[in-house]
Parts: sequence; C-alpha cells; structure tokens
Amino acid sequence: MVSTRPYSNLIERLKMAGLRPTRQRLALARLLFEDGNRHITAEQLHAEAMNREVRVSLATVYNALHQFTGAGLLREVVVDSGRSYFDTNVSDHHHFFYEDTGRLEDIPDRWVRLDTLPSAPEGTRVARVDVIIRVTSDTL
Amino acid sequence: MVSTRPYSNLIERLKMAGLRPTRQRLALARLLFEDGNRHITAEQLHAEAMNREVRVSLATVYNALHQFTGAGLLREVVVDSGRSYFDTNVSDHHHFFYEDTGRLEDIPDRWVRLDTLPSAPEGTRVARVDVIIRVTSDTL
DNA sequence: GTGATTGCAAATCTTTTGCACTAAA
DNA sequence: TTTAGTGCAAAAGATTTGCAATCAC
Repeated sequence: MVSTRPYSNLIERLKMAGLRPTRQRLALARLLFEDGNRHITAEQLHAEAMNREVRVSLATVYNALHQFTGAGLLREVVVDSGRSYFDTNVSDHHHFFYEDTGRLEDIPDRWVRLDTLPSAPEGTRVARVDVIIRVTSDTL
Repeated sequence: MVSTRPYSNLIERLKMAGLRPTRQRLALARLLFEDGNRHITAEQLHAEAMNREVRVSLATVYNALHQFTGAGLLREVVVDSGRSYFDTNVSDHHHFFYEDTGRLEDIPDRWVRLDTLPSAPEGTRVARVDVIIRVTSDTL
C-alpha cells in the first residue's frame, strides 16, 4: 500500500490548496501526513524537522501549520491554554486529553452521541462542536 | 434578596477555602461573584478592578484566579489557545463560544445530553467532559 | 523576472517567578 | 511576631511580525 510516487500526492494536495509546494512545506507535509493521524504542536514539529535534517525555521512551521489549517488539511485543537495542537485527522471526531502528559487521542465520532443539542443563538451558526474528555492518572 | 451584610459571605467563603480574606482577594471576589455568572480573563478582571479604584497588581489577579480555581470557587475554561477564561459557574454545564467576539456563554447541563461516552482509558479516570459549541456570525 | 515564501531577530502577548515589602492573625 | 500575601519588574513561553534574501513558476 506504499505509494510508488511518495511526493506527488503531497505536491498535489498543496497545489490544490493553493499553496506552492516549497521545500519546507513539502517536508513538513511529509512529516505530518505520512505517519497517519497525529496530534502535534509547532514546537514538536519543528524539533522533528531538525532531527531529520530538514532546515525550517520555527516561524515557517507556524506559518505552514496555519496555512494547512486554513486549507482544511489540518484542524486545530484547543485543550490547553498556551499551546496549540494540530490534528491531521480532519474528519468529525472528538478527543481524550491526558492532563498529566499533555497527550491527545482521537475518539471516533460514533463513540460519542450528542443529543438534545441547543440550536445556535440568533444570528449565528455552529462552526464546530468539540467534546473533550479530560482524563488523569488513576494512581493514588 | 440582597444581603444586609455584603462582605461577610465572601469572607466566609474565602476562609472556608483556606484563603486569607485580604483586601485584594475580597475585592476580586466581589467583582467576580456579586454580579452572577461571569466568564472573565485575568486581563479583564484586572481592568475592572482598576476602573473601580481597586489597586491590585496583575500578578495578584493571576494568583487569586488560580487560588480560587483550586478552591473550587471558579472553573477554568479553555476555548482559546493563549487566553484563559474563568467561569464563576462551577456546576456541570457546557459552553457556547462566539469565535468572532471571544464571548463565552453557559449552556445549561440539561440542554446537552451525552450518550455513548467511551469509558476512560485503562489507568485513568475522567476528570471532566467539556462540550464547546463554537459559533460564528451568520452574516455573509 | 516577479511575486510568493522563507529565515531571522525583534516584538508582542499572556502568564509565571523572584524577592523585598506589607499586612493578617 | 511570624507567616502568608502582595507588588513590581524581570523572566519565560508561545506566537507573530517586519523585512531583506531566496525560491517557484
């Protein structure tokens, strides 16, 4: 199931999103999308790029993450004030947040059923519904 | 229904929480709790204190907000990375978040029914479940 | 070429910290 | 007293911005 043209998909995705497939964006897209679903912060992604000898500035990582998010390639998840997580899974789903470790984990959408949701207030529309189940270690 | 002893309740609440009822804490508690349910940031509370001629440093506001939260008098709501909101309503309930304005509004608990919640992962317990309905302006 | 993109360093914003000073108990 | 609490200014993080240099088309 491994593509024989490892980059072309990503190049297409970037182009389709109206983003020039620059060396930096392509490298970041590879890190983000080639290993399945990930939840990552800008700082983490930058560190990972450095480890793999990909020279990208932190500012560019921030730019790319926001551009990808704007293009619908990523989704921003807010669970922690002072740190932004980006989720490569853009389908409807919710999250476990491990408060002790800062880890974020997907919950498939069908595992959470929301009933009796109030309608959006007058003059507004629902942009998204986030359900975050915050868990902590059991240990006494 | 207005108490004839406007401060004594708050003094009691602070003492009960193990917090000395200092001039600053008492003033902040009045701002927070005397006008019903509020959602406020540290910066906003500080500004409000200044307007009312209450001299409190921003650092003390942060300290007080966290101490109140630790004591169960407030609840911290995370909806916006980079800014913390504190909610004077500590009962079970959820929130509307107006992304355009940064406003936060309570949704009574009974308006949201969560079914089929997954159980907490092995070794963890659920600390809290947050439901945030993000709404934006309807205007085209 | 030329307009989009990048890197870097500085700026910004929120929150925390260190420490001398002040005030409850 | 004596110990908790406060103010201030500095520090710390995360993120953004300005601008010259660079790259994709």
